[in-house]
Amino acid sequence: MRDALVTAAFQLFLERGYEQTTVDDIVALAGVGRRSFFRYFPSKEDVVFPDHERCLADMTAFLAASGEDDEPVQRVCDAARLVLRMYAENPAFSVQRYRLTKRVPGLRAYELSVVWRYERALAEYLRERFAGRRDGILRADVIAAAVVAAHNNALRSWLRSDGRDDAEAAVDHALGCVRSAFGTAAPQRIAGAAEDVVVVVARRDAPLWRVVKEIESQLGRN
Amino acid sequence: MRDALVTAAFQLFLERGYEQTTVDDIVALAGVGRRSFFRYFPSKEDVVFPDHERCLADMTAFLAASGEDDEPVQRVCDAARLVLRMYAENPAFSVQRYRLTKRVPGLRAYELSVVWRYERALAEYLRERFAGRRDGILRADVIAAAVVAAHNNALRSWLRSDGRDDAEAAVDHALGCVRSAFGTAAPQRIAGAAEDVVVVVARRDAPLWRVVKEIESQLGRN
DNA sequence: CGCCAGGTGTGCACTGAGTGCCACGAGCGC
DNA sequence: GCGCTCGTGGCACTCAGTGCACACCTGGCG
Repeated sequence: MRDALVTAAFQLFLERGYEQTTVDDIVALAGVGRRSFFRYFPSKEDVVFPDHERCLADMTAFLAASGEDDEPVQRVCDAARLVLRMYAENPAFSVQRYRLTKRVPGLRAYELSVVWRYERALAEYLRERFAGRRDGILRADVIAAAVVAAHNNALRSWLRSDGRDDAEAAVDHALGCVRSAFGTAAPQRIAGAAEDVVVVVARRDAPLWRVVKEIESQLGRN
Repeated sequence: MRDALVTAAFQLFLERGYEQTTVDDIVALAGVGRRSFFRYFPSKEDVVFPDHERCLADMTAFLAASGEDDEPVQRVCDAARLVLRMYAENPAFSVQRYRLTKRVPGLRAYELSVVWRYERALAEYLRERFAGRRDGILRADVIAAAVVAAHNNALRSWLRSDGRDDAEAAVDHALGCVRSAFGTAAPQRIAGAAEDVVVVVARRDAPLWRVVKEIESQLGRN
């Protein structure tokens, strides 16, 4: 029944547009009563995102199952990958939906509220893990937002490629950028840093003299 | 007329709730015709955010007026401060609205779409400034998201304090955290960095020997 | 003065989403 | 058979939002 409604809805959305399709049209095509539609989907928008509720529950469970020794930023990155995997399960459907949400402002707004719930789940997890740290709550919110933005950036470029690109690789790369900015290497130092600072990132196996020379030049002491 | 509608609307929203107030109630209290309400506000939600459209235009203009030599991250942080200033212009109103949006899911969703437009404005500006850089688009989106998250974090804690805290200081601090993670000092280095790295943040006026010693210990070479 | 043009406010009827309520029918235990 | 529940459908209702037409007012022009 749910599936029948989703199928009928997308068929109509694609052939005549979202706003030009009424709920009556959908239930007529699916051959069910109008009242049943709202039994399965609390609103017309929900039929466009039929699996996000489940995915959100999966993510919450995944984060709740974390151990104390997990690296938090790594963990939220893995959690974000769950969403990507849901999209990748059904590339054709995801691409269609992407084109739909891009065109219809109402659906964009609805998608934002869905994404916001993912972001809050990540942020809540990080807030607990960062409890007691200086600026723990702030860092949790910022990292959650950055992870979501990076994930969405990679996801959308994959969707624009009609599902041809390698989604996993793109997300790995995007999340790698975030992790290198917020990873465990330097959180205590970065928090609250003054403006007049120099940031140096060095490989642990780099020659020491090379690192020192780089720092000298960055500090303007040469 | 606009002001009369906003005043009447908030009076009713506060005394009986947003969803329990119909547009007919508002126009009856304001003493105007129902049709006029929708002339000034395209939807019922818009009356809750009467000044965001103007603020968004201000931000866009501010970013468009940037020079080539402005530091982009600094610039978007300053742009975000425009929003804070709008809230701070009317602390009592902002606090009331905050309590309203926190309770009503529909208003939260609407606020998200407003925030999203700010974020897109920042991201578009950064995309242009980062054009050609490696991962320029990705970095633009992530930084915009981080700036917005930091700003909102500070803004909300100010709103929760009923406007008593120092909003400017809180936002400065929050944005400082973001800038120290994404500032100009190390973007090329951080992008795509491997996991096995050490990040050192040093004040430009710190003694050189002190910095080198810190790095030695971080690299595990002592 | 008469007339006209444009903007602003209003009334009315209509569409369509979403809800509450009740009725019907199919399964199932007693 | 009789309850019973549960999934479903139908009906009427509220309310947001829109299109249309009309009234009013204001200012310019002959």
